[in-house]
Amino acid sequence: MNIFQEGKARIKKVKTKSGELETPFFMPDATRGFVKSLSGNDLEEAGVVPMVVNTYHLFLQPGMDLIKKSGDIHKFMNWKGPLLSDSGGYQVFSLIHKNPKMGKITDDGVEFRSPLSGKKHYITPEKAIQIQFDLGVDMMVCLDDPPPNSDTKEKIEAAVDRTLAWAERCMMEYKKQIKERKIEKENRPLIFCVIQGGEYLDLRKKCVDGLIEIGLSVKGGPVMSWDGYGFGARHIDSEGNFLAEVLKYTAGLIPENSLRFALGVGTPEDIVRCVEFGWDMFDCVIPTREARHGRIFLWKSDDLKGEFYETVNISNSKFKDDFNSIDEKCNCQLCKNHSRAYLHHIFRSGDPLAMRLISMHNLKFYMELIEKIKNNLKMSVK
RNA sequence: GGGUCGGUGGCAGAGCGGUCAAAUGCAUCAGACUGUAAAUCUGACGUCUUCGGACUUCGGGGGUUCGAUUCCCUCCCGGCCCA
Repeated sequence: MNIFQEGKARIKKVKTKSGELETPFFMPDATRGFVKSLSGNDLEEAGVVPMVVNTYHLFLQPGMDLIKKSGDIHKFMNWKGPLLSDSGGYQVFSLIHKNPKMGKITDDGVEFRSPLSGKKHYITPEKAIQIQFDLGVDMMVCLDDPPPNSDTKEKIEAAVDRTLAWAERCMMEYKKQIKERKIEKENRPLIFCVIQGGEYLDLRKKCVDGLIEIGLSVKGGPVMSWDGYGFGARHIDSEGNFLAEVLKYTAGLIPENSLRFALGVGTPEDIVRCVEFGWDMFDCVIPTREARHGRIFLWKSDDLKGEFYETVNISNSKFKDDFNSIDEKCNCQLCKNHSRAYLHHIFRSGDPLAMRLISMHNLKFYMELIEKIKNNLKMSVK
């Protein structure tokens, strides 16, 4: 009676310099070095352990000089748990894809204008890796070329080729940095490559094959291959449908002993499905962004089948005089202390407290989701 | 008492002869959000509708005009100034 009986779901230990993790795990997005509206204590209270920060955002603001001055990103944020930095490729590329005037992509690297200052910057695969070493994160990601899924197959294949070329340069730079910085084996950050290929299975395969080859061919240093492989580009089509087939197929191509990171996934049901396909790691803005927009995640049933959860928008007028708890069974600050009517009032008054309380609740929901997934997995092992 | 400016949709506030059911903002009612340019964005917001339109509106009443929220008269109400 568990949902992972037939799948490739797994529990796997992951050692990082900031502690051991167990897959599957979910990382909230602390893009700019903080999860919007939440303090470190809030995050701990919600059960958060690892988080994702973004190279691109931190590089632009507050800038690497400042972060280095503070020590590293852990010290700057005062977060002891493992941190993964995303390369920023996704951000720079979506910036340029939305407005070509914002930058230029060449085989060497990406030139872009800071949307904050208008200042020009230039990032190469090597530089992306150097910055991530400077950040002092536990897990880092190669600079990749993520085209929109709507691009032609030719363009997506070109992006695969560039992603491969850049992955090789990233791996070489990674090994160089380990050596130069004299980083010991147990302290080295894990390195992830990214798989592109859009909705095309053959391109996904080409990309994974190429990445495996790169992992084996770049010599030197303590690591023989990639620690993990990320699923790049959006994992939903233009209609918002989950690309289950592509996710399933791609997971199957990744070596068993490597981590599988489904970047940007996703809704609770998408995470469950991805775990079933063999994906180990997730990050997504949904629980926090939607919290700031008033949406609350609520459990409907304990198993993870069918519609096991629902969402509610606290701004809806039907909650105006609903004095019930948000969720009777939940022991987060919000559910323990406040009624729907009160939260509705805070939210409608526009106070950030509402965003904070809902963000904490939603993150706790996501953490519970992971726990439930693990319980299911452990049951299936028995 | 005299003068003067004004009364527009839930509120604020444009419009000053036709393209006005009436800009814009707020409020209201929904929806979206997936490696965070997102405390953001989209839609609805007089009534009815077979979604093509139809009907009643811009303080009240009366005029001018083919046609008035827009011009004139009058009444009511409010602000300011002078007595």
